[in-house]
Amino acid sequence: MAGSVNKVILIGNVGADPEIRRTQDGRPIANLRIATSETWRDRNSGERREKTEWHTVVVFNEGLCKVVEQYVKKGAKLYIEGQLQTRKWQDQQGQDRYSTEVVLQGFGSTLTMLDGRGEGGGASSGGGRGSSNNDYGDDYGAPAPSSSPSRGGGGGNFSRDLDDDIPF
Amino acid sequence: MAGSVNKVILIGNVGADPEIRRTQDGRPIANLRIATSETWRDRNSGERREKTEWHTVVVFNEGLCKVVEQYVKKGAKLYIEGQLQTRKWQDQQGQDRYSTEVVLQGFGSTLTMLDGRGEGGGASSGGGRGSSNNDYGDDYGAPAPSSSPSRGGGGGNFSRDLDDDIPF
Amino acid sequence: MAGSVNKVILIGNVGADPEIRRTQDGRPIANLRIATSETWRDRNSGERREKTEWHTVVVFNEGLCKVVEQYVKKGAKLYIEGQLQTRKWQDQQGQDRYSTEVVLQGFGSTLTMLDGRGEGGGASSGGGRGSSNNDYGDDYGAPAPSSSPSRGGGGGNFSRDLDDDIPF
Amino acid sequence: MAGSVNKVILIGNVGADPEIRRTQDGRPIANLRIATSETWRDRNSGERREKTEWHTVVVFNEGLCKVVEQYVKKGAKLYIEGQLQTRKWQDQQGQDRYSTEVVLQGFGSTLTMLDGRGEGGGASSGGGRGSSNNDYGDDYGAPAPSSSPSRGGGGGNFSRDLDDDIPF
DNA sequence: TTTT
DNA sequence: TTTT
Repeated sequence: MAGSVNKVILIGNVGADPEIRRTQDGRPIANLRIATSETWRDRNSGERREKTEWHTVVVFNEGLCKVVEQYVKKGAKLYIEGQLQTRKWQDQQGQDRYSTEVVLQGFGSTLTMLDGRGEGGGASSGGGRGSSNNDYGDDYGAPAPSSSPSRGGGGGNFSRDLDDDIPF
Repeated sequence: MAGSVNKVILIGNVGADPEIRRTQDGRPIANLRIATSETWRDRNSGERREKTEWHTVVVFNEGLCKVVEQYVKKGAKLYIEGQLQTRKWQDQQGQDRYSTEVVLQGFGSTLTMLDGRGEGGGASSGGGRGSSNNDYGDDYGAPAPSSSPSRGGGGGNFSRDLDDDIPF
Repeated sequence: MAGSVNKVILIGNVGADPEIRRTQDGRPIANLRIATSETWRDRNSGERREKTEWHTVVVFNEGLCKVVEQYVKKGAKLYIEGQLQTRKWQDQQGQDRYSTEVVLQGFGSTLTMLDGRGEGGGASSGGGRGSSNNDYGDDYGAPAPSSSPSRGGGGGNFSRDLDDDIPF
Repeated sequence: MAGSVNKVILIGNVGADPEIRRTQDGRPIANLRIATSETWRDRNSGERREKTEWHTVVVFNEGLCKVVEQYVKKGAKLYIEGQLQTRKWQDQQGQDRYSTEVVLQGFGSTLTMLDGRGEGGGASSGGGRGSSNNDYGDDYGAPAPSSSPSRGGGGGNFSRDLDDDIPF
């Protein structure tokens, strides 16, 4: 279906140190639990109330997984941009069950640390090596030129070069 | 600054057929004008009112430019995801002027056609070849199911080369 | 927790005519199923492939429910902005089950029709009466120009009453 | 135009203490300068590079202005959700000039503090009194019930009450 | 300059 | 169960 968008944006805190698993062929997958919450004052009692929502975030991306592994700890505040995905599985009784997760996998998925812990700063799944919308990974060799778009693991440049002289 | 986000999401109609320019080294740049509008009923008179906002969108990405060139015409309804950028220029009197544009260049930038015209359907700046948030590039493997996540390798160029001098 | 964000943005098609239920005290709740999908060309076979994701959207808002009731039909293309919520329930075996839904309830929730069917055009949960991000409620004054900002007064109910017991 | 969206999401730091002006009839308007930036490592030199983008944010909303006035200081990290607006003005030579700003005014506009300074936590422009997606203002009396949607300055409840018994 |  |  052309013309569809599936985007989740979360800012919240990580509930526990992330789990990093590996697939059989060695690729990492990180699982995070992120809490968002809303607070308000009760209309009648005047008491402060809060509701917390927990989100399961699954990171299928080597670069982002590295950032998660190195920098994301319990309590970290993150900005997450991913997609909603519901997967079907079977419980021990053989019944169909569904789990909905926020998946960071494709283009446009991003994970940024908002509390300054770690040096990673941010990362997106664009390059497979922790390149970021905001902060290219330290192991980021070079943005891919337009003319060589698909080097394995290539990243990209995200903004015009300030030092270029670009009259327009 | 780690931990920053600069994102613009627009759904609107294209005001005129796009202009496609080329840099000296041949890379395309597309310019679009997109209208968004709000309507409301006047509180006093009860009349229906409307306010239209016009946005300048600049596409620095070969893949997205191809989509624009082939499919985007005056009147098309688009979903756009880009970044805010303000550039400084000088008018004929030599005075500093500033123009703010929605730039589709970096990671996470997307352009999707919402009215079914053209076959392009959608595209994002991830792959430099019209690959899409919704339409993976030709050399891009399948999206990973939850149980077999995508290889990290798929990168791509996202835009202009940081090191180039690009007069246009 | 101050400083959290929980936002889902979807553009997709409605899979079936919406169901509208009512709470005991008469407030409507609309349920929608919305499909988003991604297409790509298989890296090896070159075949076009597609993956569709289905989302359950729950509208707790009188104004938005009216729009849904009047205008949203099977096949409609919608822009949805809401929140992720997971609720716990018990199956017939008494086991805990969880369902994650995109809830349109609070501030910032929006539903806009993208295919021009119906006159409703758009709506947000801001005003409780089908007012919109793009379409101010009837008792809502004009959007303020930059030089004459809007009165602060315009509020509204955004959803279900916190203090109510709402079985449904 | 039905079906349009105009949304800007920024996470960045405030460049200077905000300016709060007042209209002739006493309503506040806050002006903020917010920096977002991207960093990357230069492909050739390997040097770390950074590009900062400055955004002008204008808050037309009493509740949000109060939050800005009380809590937002130079250096604060904010999450902002607003709209792009370009306004026309004339310079001293009588020439037309245009300025594009991120305006927080209508439903869906939000401002949330991300660095924990201040108690305000967050605020959105929904209620005119600093109600928030995440953190209702302290002077927030009560969420508006669905049955009285438009009390002056009324806000809303943003989530289901945790303590309600809501089987569904 | 779009669209409804 | 949608859509292209």
